[in-house]
Amino acid sequence: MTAIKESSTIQENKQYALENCPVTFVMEKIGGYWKPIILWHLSNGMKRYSELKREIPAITEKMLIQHLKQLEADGLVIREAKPVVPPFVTYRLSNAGEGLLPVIEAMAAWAFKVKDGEFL
Amino acid sequence: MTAIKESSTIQENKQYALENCPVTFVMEKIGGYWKPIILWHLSNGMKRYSELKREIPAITEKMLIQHLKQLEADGLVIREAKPVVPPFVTYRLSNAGEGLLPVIEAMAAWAFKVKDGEFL
DNA sequence: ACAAGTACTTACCCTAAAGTATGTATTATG
DNA sequence: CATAATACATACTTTAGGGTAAGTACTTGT
Repeated sequence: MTAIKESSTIQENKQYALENCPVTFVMEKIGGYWKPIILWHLSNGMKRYSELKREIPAITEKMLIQHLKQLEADGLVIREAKPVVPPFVTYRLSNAGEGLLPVIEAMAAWAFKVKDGEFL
Repeated sequence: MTAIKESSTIQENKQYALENCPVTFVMEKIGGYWKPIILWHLSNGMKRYSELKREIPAITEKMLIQHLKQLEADGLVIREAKPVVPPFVTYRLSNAGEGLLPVIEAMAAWAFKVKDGEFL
C-alpha cells in the first residue's frame, strides 16, 4: 500500500509553483497558445485590435480579447482607446512586456537550434 | 450578424501556432506546471527518481513520471536505469535540455525584475 | 432603411491536462 | 512470512482552457 496523499488541488500546486519557480511565474503570464503569439505581433510596435485580428487569422475574437485583457491586467500590454466612433483601440507592450522580449528571443534561438539539429 | 467562422479545432490551432511561433514550440516542450520545475531541479545535475520526488513534494508520482517520460521523449532529459533491485534510475539533462538553461535564466531574470518592481 | 465596420460580450460546449487512489514487480531484511 | 523500498502503471474524476455561435452599441455610407 502506498502512502495516502493528503489532498492537493490544482490551485494549491499552482501556488506552490508560483512561489518556488520563476519559470512558472513567467508561464502564468505568457503561457497558453495565444499569448506568445499576440506578444510577438506586438513586438514591432502598437497595433489596433482589428489589425491583430487580421494578422492572426486563426484566433477567435473571444480568445483575442480575453488574452489582451489578461495581458493588460498583468501589466504586459497597454490599451489605449480613442473615444470616437467607430472605436479606435490600440495595444502596445508596456516596459514589463518589452522586458520579455529577451526571453522570447532566447526561446526562438533554442527552437531554431533544435530544428537545425544542433543538439544531435 | 457576425461573419461565420470557418471551423477551427484546437488541433488545427496548435498546428498553426507550432509552425508559426517558436515560443509555442518551446511551450510545447516545457509548458505546464511541472516540467519547468523538474528541469530546474535537474539543472544542477543528475538526480534519482526518488530524489526528484522528495525535492518536489507537491507533485504526484503520476505527474512526475508522466512528465519525465515526456521530457525524455522530447529529448530533453536522459534516463538511465541500472538493472539492480531495488531499481536505480537516474535522470539528467541532455544537450538540448541544457540548451534550455539560458531560456530559463532569462525567465528567472525577468521574474525577479517584476517582483522587484523594476518595471514600474 | 439597412448594411458595414469597430470593439467588444456572453452563454454554452468539448477536450486535454491535472489530480486521486490504487496496484505491480523485485529483492533484502527482520 | 510480512514489510519496506524503488520505480513505475492505470482507472477514474475534476478542472481549466479553448472553441462555437451569436448578440450589442454606435455611427457613417448608399
